[in-house]
Amino acid sequence: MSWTDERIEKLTKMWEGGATASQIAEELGGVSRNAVIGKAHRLGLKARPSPVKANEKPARAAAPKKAKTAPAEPPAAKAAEAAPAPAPAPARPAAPAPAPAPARAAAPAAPAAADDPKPASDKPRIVSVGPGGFLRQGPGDQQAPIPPAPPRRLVPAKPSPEIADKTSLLDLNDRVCRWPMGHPGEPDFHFCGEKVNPGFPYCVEHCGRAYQAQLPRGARRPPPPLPFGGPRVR
DNA sequence: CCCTGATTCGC
DNA sequence: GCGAATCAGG
Repeated sequence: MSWTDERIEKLTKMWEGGATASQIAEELGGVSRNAVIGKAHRLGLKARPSPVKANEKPARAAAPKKAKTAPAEPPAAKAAEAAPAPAPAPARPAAPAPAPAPARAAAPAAPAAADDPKPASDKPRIVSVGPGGFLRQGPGDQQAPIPPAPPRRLVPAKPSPEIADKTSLLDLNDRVCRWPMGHPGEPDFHFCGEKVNPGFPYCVEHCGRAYQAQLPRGARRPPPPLPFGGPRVR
């Protein structure tokens, strides 16, 4: 796959919209997560809360990497160039937060917004945890511009718009929900595609459909005979 | 383990 | 320019 203008545009929008590299890669198809990250950096759009970047080290924070073909330079050279380095190190560049749109939201009762000069690390706060581990956010924490462009016109995409963005048989892997949506043979048949509930072939929601609680002994119906041909559809 | 993004470096 | 391999933090 090559980086066409369309693909680059999609990458850019999704990246800026906060989608993860994996999501972008999956959406684009034909590219790996690494490819997306590499491309994103080459495009110059980076800066994103990185799990590994929190640390503030002046230089190669570690991992000089192995020089496969050539042995690493002698440390002496490093020392030499390191010494004269002034390294101004101003206390705080004051990095003004990107300050996303003023958020027209009047945000009444915005909790704890008053006294804390450092309001949240721009990461949505978790308010509670739902069954299966999905995370609920506070109403005020919704990042509005995540998928900023549903009003898409012009749909020259090869797959029919009906099944665009749907998880097809080829998209199935160990990480996405295999719950069928619709019926095979139908034009828009696809799979759920949500992230699976770890350890199951389905997402949390569809695990609920697939694995139902047993009724008490007395209330149980005698199991219907399963002659042959496998389980029938519901 | 899973996930994340960052970086390097051979191609 | 590209992206696999690798690293490192959560």
